[in-house]
Amino acid sequence: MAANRTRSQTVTDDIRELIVQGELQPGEHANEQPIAERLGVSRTPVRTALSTLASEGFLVYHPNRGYFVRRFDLSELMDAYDVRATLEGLAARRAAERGLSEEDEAAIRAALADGDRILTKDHFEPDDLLPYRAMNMAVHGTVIRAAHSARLEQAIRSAQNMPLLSDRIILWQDLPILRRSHDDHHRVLDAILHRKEWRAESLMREHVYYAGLNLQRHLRQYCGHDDVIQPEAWRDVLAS
Amino acid sequence: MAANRTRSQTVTDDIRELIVQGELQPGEHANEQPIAERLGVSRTPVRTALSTLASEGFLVYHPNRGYFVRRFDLSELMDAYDVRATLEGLAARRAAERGLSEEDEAAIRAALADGDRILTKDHFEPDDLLPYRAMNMAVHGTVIRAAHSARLEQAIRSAQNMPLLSDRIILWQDLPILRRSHDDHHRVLDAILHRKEWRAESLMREHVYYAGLNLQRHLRQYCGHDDVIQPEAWRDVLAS
DNA sequence: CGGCTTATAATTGGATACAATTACCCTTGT
DNA sequence: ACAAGGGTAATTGTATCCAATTATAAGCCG
Repeated sequence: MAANRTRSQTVTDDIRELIVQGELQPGEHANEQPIAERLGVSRTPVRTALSTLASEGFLVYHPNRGYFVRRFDLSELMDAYDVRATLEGLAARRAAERGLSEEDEAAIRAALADGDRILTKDHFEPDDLLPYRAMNMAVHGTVIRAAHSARLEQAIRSAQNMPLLSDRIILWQDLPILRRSHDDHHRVLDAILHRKEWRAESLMREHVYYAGLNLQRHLRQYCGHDDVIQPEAWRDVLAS
Repeated sequence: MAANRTRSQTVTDDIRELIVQGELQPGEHANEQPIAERLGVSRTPVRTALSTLASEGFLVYHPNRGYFVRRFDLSELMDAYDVRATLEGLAARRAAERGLSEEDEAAIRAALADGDRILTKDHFEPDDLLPYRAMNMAVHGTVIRAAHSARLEQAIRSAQNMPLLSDRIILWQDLPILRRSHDDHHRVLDAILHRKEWRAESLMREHVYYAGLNLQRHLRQYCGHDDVIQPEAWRDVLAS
């Protein structure tokens, strides 16, 4: 099995990282030559990478002017979470319809136990952030995979694509919110296992939507009156 | 306002048309050189166009081997309709929440009247196909636009991207099915106008899903045992 | 005769060169 | 002082060239 990757694909990952990490800031013009020099390649793979990233939603393309890092405001953030919530709800429904494989069920149960262990502590420390994030991604990723729909997976991924956002966001300042959120995980799994499709769908949908609302509330204090999200807003939310 | 299009964008449209029209058949290898010669350009704009079309879902990319026209089977078709149904349901809900502008309401009412007029006839003739399709696209397009979410629009469009499919499909062989479908349009608009968000969402969702089921049933007779959809299946469904 | 190796052709990936368009700055006129 | 115009620099778009990889087919050995 050839895990064969071409150069421009690694360049794509590199530039995406530059965007997500904020080195290319929202609104900034992605100049091809400097990026090519920085990554030690010619403009050609950079161009195809920029094209790919534009299709992923990280960049916008202006003919004869190039690619610019997309900037988002709060309403677009909630837009994205709304779409994602609906699609993940569909994923939960289809997982409930098909049922979980043994491995998937085991994976989710292990993740839920991890989450329980982390959240029984009195304080949420920075060291808990990575394990919690891994747990969260395991739960959602497994449900999405259990839906057995490549198109649905792709739609969810593209709904999440956003500079500085991606799927690595954890709001860890507020322990009760995390507990409420993790309780949702338990209830979603329960609904899926008992084949309650409608309940699984609506629970998952509200769970993701709720996360979006909390993120919005958190980010609002960093926004100007135009609701454009400033890069520094992510500092205490992102885990590199 | 510069409606400035670059060359590779028109090349993208040309190649997309080749795919949708079936000149590049599903599974076929998109050879860069012949395409470039055929369109009278060099390989460079062709390459960027192929990359774009791959991101739209019309092609799949194999590193060091190039781009291939995606082939679909019936389960993937229903996958796509399922995702699209869910997303259009969300669009209907948001349209109901926000309410329709006067122009949007007028546009939909006009479209509904058109559909009524076409469907009161005893037979559906080929000449009715284009007006009906226009009516259908007007209803769905207006609802989607009324949701005021660029991300949702993009997600719906990408859920529809499929060689030989696109949004130009009308199953016109069966008049009762069309009547039932158009009746859905009336009920969806009614739910939106009366701000019944939940009802608008579920009605639209089932409406689109139902269309997918009918299309699937129609296409099944053209499929081999592997359920791969053959190009000739679209002949009496497509309106160029 | 069939499977494997190897040589050759075809095709893609990437670098470079050039053309076309746009952005920037300086000048100029009112 | 400031708006409009023009010219230069910077940047993108396309073509061409070469390298790297893969597909194809002939040859070889069992």
